[in-house]
Amino acid sequence: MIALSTARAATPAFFAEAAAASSLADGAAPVTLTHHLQTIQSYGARQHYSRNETIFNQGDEAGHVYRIVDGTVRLCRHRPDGRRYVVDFLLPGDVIGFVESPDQPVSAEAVTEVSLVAFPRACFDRLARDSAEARKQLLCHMSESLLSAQQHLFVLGCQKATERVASFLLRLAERLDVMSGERMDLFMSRQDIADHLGLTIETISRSITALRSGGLILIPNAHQIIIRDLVALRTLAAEG
Amino acid sequence: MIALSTARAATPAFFAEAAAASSLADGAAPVTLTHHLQTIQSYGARQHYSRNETIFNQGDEAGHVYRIVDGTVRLCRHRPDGRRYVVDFLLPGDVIGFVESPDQPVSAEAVTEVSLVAFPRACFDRLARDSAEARKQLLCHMSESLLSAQQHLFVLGCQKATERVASFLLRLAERLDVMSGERMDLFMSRQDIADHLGLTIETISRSITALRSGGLILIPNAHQIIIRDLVALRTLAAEG
DNA sequence: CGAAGTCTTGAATTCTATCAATAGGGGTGG
DNA sequence: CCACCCCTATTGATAGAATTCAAGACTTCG
Repeated sequence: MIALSTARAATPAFFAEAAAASSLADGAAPVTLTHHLQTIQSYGARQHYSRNETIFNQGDEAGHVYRIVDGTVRLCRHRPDGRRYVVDFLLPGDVIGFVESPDQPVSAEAVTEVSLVAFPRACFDRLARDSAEARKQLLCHMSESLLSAQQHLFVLGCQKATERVASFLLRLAERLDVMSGERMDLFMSRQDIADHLGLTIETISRSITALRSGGLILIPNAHQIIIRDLVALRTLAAEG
Repeated sequence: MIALSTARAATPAFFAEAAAASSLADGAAPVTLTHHLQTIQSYGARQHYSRNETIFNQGDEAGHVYRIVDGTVRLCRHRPDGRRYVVDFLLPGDVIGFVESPDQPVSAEAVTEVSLVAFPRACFDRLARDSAEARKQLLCHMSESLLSAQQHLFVLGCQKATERVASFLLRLAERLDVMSGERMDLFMSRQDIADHLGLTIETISRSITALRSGGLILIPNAHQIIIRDLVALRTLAAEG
């Protein structure tokens, strides 16, 4: 029942939007869902959460749409038996809960200090109702999410431990706009990464060590990495 | 960048839509994307494909939206090194390629004999532009796809081989509306299932054997199964 | 009826998880 | 400001699960 396709062209713009708050000035079309949300900025309530605080729980009524201003959020599914799956990490500029829905299908938790803007569902719906452009961006955004999920399905379905870690680091670097050779912060814990990649914390640790030993990355400290050999890393990840 | 939520209420209707061609008569609201497509049925071209025939390839221009009338389709990503990932299987009533996109992010291949209706992208877009209701259904449909993908991420990320197979069988039974005790056709090959669940063909075979040995299912033949102990199967799948 | 392809089953190998212990880092309180 | 403690990460050894390699059985189709 899946079926999809994607607005690939929208990807770069979406990734870049966190930085381009002023937007619209720099050439191409970085108009995204986030920009449309800014037109209703005044209706949004600024909220702050501290580390590991819950923003909303799976099953909660989905009364708001959130735009992350600062910090990192993890979306996860918790299970009765304690198992947890981290669906994705969200970064500044990302939007959560953008679909008509009676309740939240996942929980959202602050990985770091987080500040975000919460828009009442009604405002969001009104925006979508009144603006064809906003609607289009909403569809693009959902396509992005779907493509992203499918890409990750491939990672979980086909790749080995070290390949998964390589894919994870590459995607994170892309989203954070961190260049090869620059330090990249890993705000999430090894456990978070493990639950996102379907591995254990020990395997994550060993994979990272293996990448370091192979000279693909540098590790100034446990929560920063530097991509040293981008080509080799990409070959490993081999995103087909 | 994920973020999502879902129109859970839309699920049953969507699953049921394949059967409810006349629809709209039976009480609740089985109005879905498919029904809206039927309003532009006359613009669609009926097409037929035989087993293993390609409907479109990854990277092809996305010029059409397809509604499956009969048969089973697999969406997959092929990789240079031969690895393949089956994103999902599509059944009668399902819609493919419903998002603004320059090209197809996955390939679509006929698992069985397939007949479908192909709508020009422009017709589909016009429908979405002119009908608020159709737009809403489109969003619900995408939400469904996204939730489905996320559910599957959980399966690949957290579950063991036998649990994955149990989840797969349960979801298939639900979608095909096959009751416990009834025969269910498995149109796809073990290899298809393996590539969908991130396992090997041998492991699929062993898992199915294990489920049979445990009395959870019966296997009249290699391409049919009967769910014998629904509760135990659900416990195994443990979809949290 | 025979052949090709698919599925099942078995044995050995490989990868990851699990169990266990140590090391490192950050925060708190003295 | 430093020492201590707790939490997190790393590393090692072992066990377990799935893959791989290999062979045989069953279907299906010509």
